[in-house]
Amino acid sequence: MAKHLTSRDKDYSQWYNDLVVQAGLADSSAVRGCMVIKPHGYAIWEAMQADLDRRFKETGHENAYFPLFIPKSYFSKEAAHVEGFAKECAVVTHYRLKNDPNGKGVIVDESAKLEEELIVRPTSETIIWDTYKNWIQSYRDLPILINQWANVVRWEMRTRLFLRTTEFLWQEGHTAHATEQEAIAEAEQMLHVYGDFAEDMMAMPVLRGIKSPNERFAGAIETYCIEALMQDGKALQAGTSHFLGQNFAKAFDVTFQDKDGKVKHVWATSWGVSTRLMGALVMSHSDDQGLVIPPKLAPTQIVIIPIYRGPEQLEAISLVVEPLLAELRAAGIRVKFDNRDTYKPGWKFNEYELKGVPIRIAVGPRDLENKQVEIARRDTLTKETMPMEGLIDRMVEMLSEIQKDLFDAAKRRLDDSIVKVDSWPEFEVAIKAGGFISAHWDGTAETEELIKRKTKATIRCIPLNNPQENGSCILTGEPSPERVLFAIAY
RNA sequence: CGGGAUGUAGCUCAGGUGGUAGAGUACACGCCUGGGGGGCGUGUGGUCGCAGGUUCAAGUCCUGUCAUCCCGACCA
Repeated sequence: MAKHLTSRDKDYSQWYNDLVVQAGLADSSAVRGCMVIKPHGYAIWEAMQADLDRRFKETGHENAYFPLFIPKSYFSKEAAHVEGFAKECAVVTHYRLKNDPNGKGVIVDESAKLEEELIVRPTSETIIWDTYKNWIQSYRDLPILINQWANVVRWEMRTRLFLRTTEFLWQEGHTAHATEQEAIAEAEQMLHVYGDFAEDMMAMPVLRGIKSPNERFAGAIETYCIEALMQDGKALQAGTSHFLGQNFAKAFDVTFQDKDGKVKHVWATSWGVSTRLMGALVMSHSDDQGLVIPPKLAPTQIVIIPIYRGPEQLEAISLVVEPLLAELRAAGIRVKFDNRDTYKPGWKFNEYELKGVPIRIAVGPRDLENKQVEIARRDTLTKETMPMEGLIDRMVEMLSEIQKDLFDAAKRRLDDSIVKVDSWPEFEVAIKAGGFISAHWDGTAETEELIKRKTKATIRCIPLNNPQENGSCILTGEPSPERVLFAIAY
């Protein structure tokens, strides 16, 4: 293991790459653009999954699973959807290999060409709507509220661990409703499920809003999103929820007979978050020492490290630590006693800091004498000694304190980053400084495109419940009814 | 797909005008150690990305090829 991370000041991007690998979250793999998610990274993802899954079920959704492969013809059915995804689809053309007659190895057996080529799903709308068609006849069959946990493939040109990989893990919800109103309510509800999850579990404050037409999901009428701010001042789209209108229902002919006897197309939503959240988590809280993981998602919340000389001292420490472990576990804390004799205390300190364990407890002979322990907080890198007496309650309290402090610090960063700007020269300066810029926009895709070309900034979202305020477009001076949020994004 | 860089030990890298493959770190073993990535010693570990070519001789020179990284265009 390398001893030093690149510091954030020196090269934020390199810091991120180093950290993801060194903290054991993920590695790049032998397959271009695809990553291996390692146990530490996967444990965090599982914690995210578990909580999200609970929230989905609490809002009435059920899990199901649809195929990895999608017939090519399905893709052409919804025009905007094809347009959006065609350029990044992996295509299966054959189903058999054979020994290479000219040498070693195997080659594609040309005689085993598929009648119809299969797309590896970049998202599942098409196969799902083709399936829903058969499930829906009456308004009594609605709503359909389904989620699936799956992997998808999007053939990206440039990839980065977690932030953009060719294959990634995600969940995709796909719902069908009898009315437009109900579908919109569903899309909005899921946006809030995502927002609450990000804030409660990841301690990552987000902005909730809708996308400009340019940034909308391919095939959606409206795309809702949560946007987060990374430490380097760049924005990151952390989750999206789409109101799909009747686009897919019409493309796949999904109809139902309503109470009034009329045959109607259903209304749809889809929504998803991916392993990209892992990247967001890393870039929200971590520092030059390594990861900082909010307690609610930390696979290990407290690590106990014995400091000893010889087996007798370890034995004495263990006698005190074992009951402590049991009590901490009984209090619902995920705790680990690292009594490996193969690593030294100093090495372990650094290791757990790198991995982001929220609290470290060190117990040595001095502590045994004084009936105390040394507590170190990962987020603040502070240490203090505490009496063993009342330790459990104090730990429970400290974990929630850390969770709150992480959120508060990130919230302050986000709030402080949002600046109102009313002139183009100011805009150019502000966007370089990072963060979100609140500015007027004339509402046209052309202007949005031009701003992007000039500054790399995009409209991240139009906030929900955005105050209406007459103004003039930052670039063109045309009238504008409200401010929108710009940023340079991942 | 354009522009740039790099492929040598698990990792980071050194190897002038061709001549028996190196260091640090990691790993294994031993002793000393132990409250912030310990010290000393002894070892293990390489088809020099791959394929050709030049040469008595190629990590080094030539051609091709593949891969990775960075910068652009595309994207969650």
